[in-house]
Amino acid sequence: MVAISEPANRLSLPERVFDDLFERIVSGALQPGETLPSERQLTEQFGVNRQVVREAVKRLVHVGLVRSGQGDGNRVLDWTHTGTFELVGLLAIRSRSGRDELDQVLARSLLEIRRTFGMETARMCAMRAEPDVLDELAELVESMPSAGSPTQRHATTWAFWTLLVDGSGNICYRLMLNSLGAALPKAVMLMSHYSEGVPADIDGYRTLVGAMRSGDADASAAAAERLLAVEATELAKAVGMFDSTAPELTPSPT
Amino acid sequence: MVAISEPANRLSLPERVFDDLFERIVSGALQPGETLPSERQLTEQFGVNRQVVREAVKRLVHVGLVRSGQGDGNRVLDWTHTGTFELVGLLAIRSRSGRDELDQVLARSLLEIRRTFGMETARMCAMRAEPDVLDELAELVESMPSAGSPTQRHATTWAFWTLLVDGSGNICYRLMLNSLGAALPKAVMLMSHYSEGVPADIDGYRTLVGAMRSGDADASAAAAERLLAVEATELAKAVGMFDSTAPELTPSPT
DNA sequence: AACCACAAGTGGTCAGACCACTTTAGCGGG
DNA sequence: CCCGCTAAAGTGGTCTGACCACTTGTGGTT
Repeated sequence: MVAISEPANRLSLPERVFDDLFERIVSGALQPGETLPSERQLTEQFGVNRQVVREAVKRLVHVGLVRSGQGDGNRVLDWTHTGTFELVGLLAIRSRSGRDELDQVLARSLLEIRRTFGMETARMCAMRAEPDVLDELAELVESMPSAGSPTQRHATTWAFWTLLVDGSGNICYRLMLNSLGAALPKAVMLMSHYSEGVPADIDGYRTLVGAMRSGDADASAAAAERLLAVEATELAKAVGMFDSTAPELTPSPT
Repeated sequence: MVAISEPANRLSLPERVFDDLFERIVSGALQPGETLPSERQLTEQFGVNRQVVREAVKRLVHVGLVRSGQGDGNRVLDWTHTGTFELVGLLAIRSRSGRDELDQVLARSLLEIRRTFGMETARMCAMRAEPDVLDELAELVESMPSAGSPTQRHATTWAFWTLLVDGSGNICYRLMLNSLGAALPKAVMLMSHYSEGVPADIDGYRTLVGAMRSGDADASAAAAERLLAVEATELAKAVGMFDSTAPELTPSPT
């Protein structure tokens, strides 16, 4: 019995098994407390080797969806309580019924994080960044107009924020960014045609760099916020996130 | 040849192999671009089965320290560029030369993140949290005085912040917290005797809950900041983080 | 009724083999 | 001599089947 689709997927076998089990869990088909089918059973269900199954299950364990105990089985956990940050990328863009979809709640959370995150890194960057980093940032901004495709433009802005985060001197932020970046390729493909007509706010970026260069932390944070707020609302509009039930975040205490 | 210490470790074989390779990489013994010893060689070096080695290597891949290519070997990456957020916990407390040590740079970054995210989650919690969540938070605060051991006290404050983050309605923050919590047991053991004489700032927690209950976002954020700033400086003093070379964060724009 | 020993089922580890792919060394023709 | 192709070696990826360590539940014994 071969439960895994055969078409020439680029995914490795463990990845396919992982994706399947992952979907079963986050969709609720497998409830917290339940045990996964035994590894031997999964071996049959998927038509793969046990080592492959084990690798997939181990991954589930590492992202906090499953806890495995010798003698006992592999028990499903409530990922709300135990899931790791890696899940953000995995949950934000899931392939439900064969089609990649953007999870609205996750996307909203992400935009919020992006806002505070951007403000704070800009603030720290203003205080700590080396001059040459700021020069590089300025160069990146000036190269934005020449970006042709949406993909290219996205790559440039991503490089900008990556560099800015580096300049902030806080390694934790960088690792966060890396984790999110892992899910980026899918996100870009999903959003690229949305942001088709949305030009980058180059002036916004310019003022941000200027504020950081002058070492003004508060101004930098404010500039970053303005920038991200604009992008966020435009993105939200483009994707169609009108149904936010929770109250909006106040613009800023400034 | 058995390169792994034999004493009755509770760690599984893959975990031990992972720890060893992890240390080799982050210590710089294995430089980015280099290839790990082949899996067959590692099998011999560690005196374990290849499946065990593969599991350890796969973990390295998933946390962004290694990239494996079929035909090519397992190449070490620059984790600064590719490392995931899981690394925060792994890097913050490493066992260098057999003894667990707190990485000062990481700890400092963590305290910074804790400040901004604490503020922001408090702000959001003030706007979104259900009344019963706030009730629970209040109860937790009132239970703080009865906490005996430092471990117990830590558990209570952790529960408090976990609940607060839940109340903020942003799942990403919760997942971040979960990821950090994974490294907590070691951190608690390491810090418990430091925080022996540091009583919890119960009044600070009370005012925070009060601010959130009244729905005042800015006041909540300010209360959270005061709380975290105090704890941070005390913790930093206790651990001996005097050598921060980078400039301090400004207290607040308020 | 309480207790203990055993059997069944689970994850953890082991051994050795073959497959798919990349790299490289060597051979052959230009 | 150089270029291009080919074959060999080495790598990670997958497979098979077995045994070990542990938990759980069942059965019988006291």
